[in-house]
Amino acid sequence: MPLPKTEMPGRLQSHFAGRGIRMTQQRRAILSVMETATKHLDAAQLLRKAQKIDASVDRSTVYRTLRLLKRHGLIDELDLMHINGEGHYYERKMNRDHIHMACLRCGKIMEFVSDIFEKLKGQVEKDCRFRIVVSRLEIGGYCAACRGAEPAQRTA
Amino acid sequence: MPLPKTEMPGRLQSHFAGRGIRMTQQRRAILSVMETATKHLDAAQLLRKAQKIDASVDRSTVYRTLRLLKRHGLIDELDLMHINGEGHYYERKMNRDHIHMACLRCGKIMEFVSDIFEKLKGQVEKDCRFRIVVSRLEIGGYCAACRGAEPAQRTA
DNA sequence: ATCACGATTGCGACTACTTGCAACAATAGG
DNA sequence: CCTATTGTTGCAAGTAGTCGCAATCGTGAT
Repeated sequence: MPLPKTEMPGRLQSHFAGRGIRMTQQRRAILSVMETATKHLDAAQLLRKAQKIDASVDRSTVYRTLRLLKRHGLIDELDLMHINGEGHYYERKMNRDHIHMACLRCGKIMEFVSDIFEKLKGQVEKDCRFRIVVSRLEIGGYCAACRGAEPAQRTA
Repeated sequence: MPLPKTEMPGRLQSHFAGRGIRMTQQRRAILSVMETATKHLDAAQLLRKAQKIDASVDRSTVYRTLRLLKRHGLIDELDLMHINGEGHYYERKMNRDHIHMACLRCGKIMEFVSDIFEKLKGQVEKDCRFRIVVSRLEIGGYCAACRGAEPAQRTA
């Protein structure tokens, strides 16, 4: 027996109810891709995967939905220090925020969770009376394996 | 008596000597704009100002120079949480890194300096054996004046 | 089940940024 | 000062992301 299409809300989908945010075919497709993704996706990949579920999904709907999710603090947007061009990557927000580190030489991406980061956010909320919805800390530099060799990258 | 054009190096310009990085007309123009800027500039503004000094400066040279400066840790790139579209802003790296906070409702940008941030970077360098060149912490949320009113922004 | 309202969509045109390439120019060496 | 080397540039075409608008579709009330 096929499930009605409002089933399987997932965290992202259930967040929308009761805020005047409508659940459309297209959003359902996009959200379910986000919810099942296991790695950082860029907008083009997300579009392709969503179109496999609902072929009518348009590029601009993907971008609009991403903006919506960002503003509600449900996903994080990363640019990984623009190591591979200008694109952005997206990931579902997990319980614990993590820092992203990108090696400027080998391109490796590392993640790191830190209590000090949580403490820092607490300080901002308190000292600046600022209510944090999204935060992102990205670091570029040289990983343990690439230190010493340093530049080695094209200069232009 | 007019100064020879290699004069007035500024911090940015002097950094380049002896690393195989050439000091061209165009770079001189771009760097001097960066060095004298007093606020966050976007790439288009930087291009316009640089062209007033050297009309031959091309858009792509501006972007290439910005990438170069980023990779050497001499400037910071901000997107201010993409509050005003997709553009990026640039600022000369100062002694002390600062956090940028963007209000999702009124668009105000605030800056904040924190010892805890310095401590966090120290932790990353030590625990991850990662040599930091650039780091950027941007926070989106609601400023003191806009808390309570919260969403109020277009949902789409 | 139907309706009305307004949120959401696809489209096409637009802005932001990047890249490959042939021409050019900054530097080191003679 | 001249030359060779090689980093750098402008151009034009490409990719990433945005926006205004008319048409469409969810949703809550009937």
